[in-house]
Amino acid sequence: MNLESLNFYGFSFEPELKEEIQQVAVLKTIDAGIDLIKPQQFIKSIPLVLKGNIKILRSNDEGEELLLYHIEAGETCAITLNCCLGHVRSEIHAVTETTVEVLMIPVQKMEEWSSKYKSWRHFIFNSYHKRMMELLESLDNIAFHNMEERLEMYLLAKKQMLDKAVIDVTHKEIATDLHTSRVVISRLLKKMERERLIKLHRGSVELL
DNA sequence: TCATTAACACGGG
DNA sequence: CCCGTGTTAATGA
Repeated sequence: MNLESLNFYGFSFEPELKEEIQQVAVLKTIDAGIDLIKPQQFIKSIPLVLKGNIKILRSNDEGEELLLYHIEAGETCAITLNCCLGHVRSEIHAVTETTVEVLMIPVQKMEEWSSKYKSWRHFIFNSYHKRMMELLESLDNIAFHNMEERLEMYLLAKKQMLDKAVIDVTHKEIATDLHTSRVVISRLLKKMERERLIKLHRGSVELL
């Protein structure tokens, strides 16, 4: 693992910190569509994302889900820290959306670095802030927009994130992310296709 | 009115 | 055959 990849974060980590990261972090490459964190699981290490992105869903005990936000390159999920330090089971579900490269950092190290390094504190606070903003955005979506608008925003966000117009996703997967039924998604997508906003393919949606 | 659930048909891999 | 998709009918909020 080279230190250069850490500059990716845009935070000038102290040389000593970089050294420590290099010592304890485990570099992993993971395929798209893999569960990183399952609901009810105990977490002992947290990923720093170097490449690709991860989606974070909220799950209830019935296994119903709702997309909360995404973790992109250069970010981490600081909110998960709480759950880890408190030895509480995970209330969230993390799934890789693309192939990702991550550095897995043990939770104790993250805590240790928070008191040791100023740059790390900044990084963690910044991550908290980002997650909080995205959470508010997602709350706004649910409160103030109907399903059709939410679907449009969902697709646009995916297009931006993946940087391509053809999005590989099934109606069922969208329905899970937006916490609705597939019937509704199929109907809305069909309507959007008639309106020439999108083109439907099996297992993918093309934005026009 | 719009979402959900169940059910069914069709087609591709 | 299984899965993704499109559609309908019944029911409920």
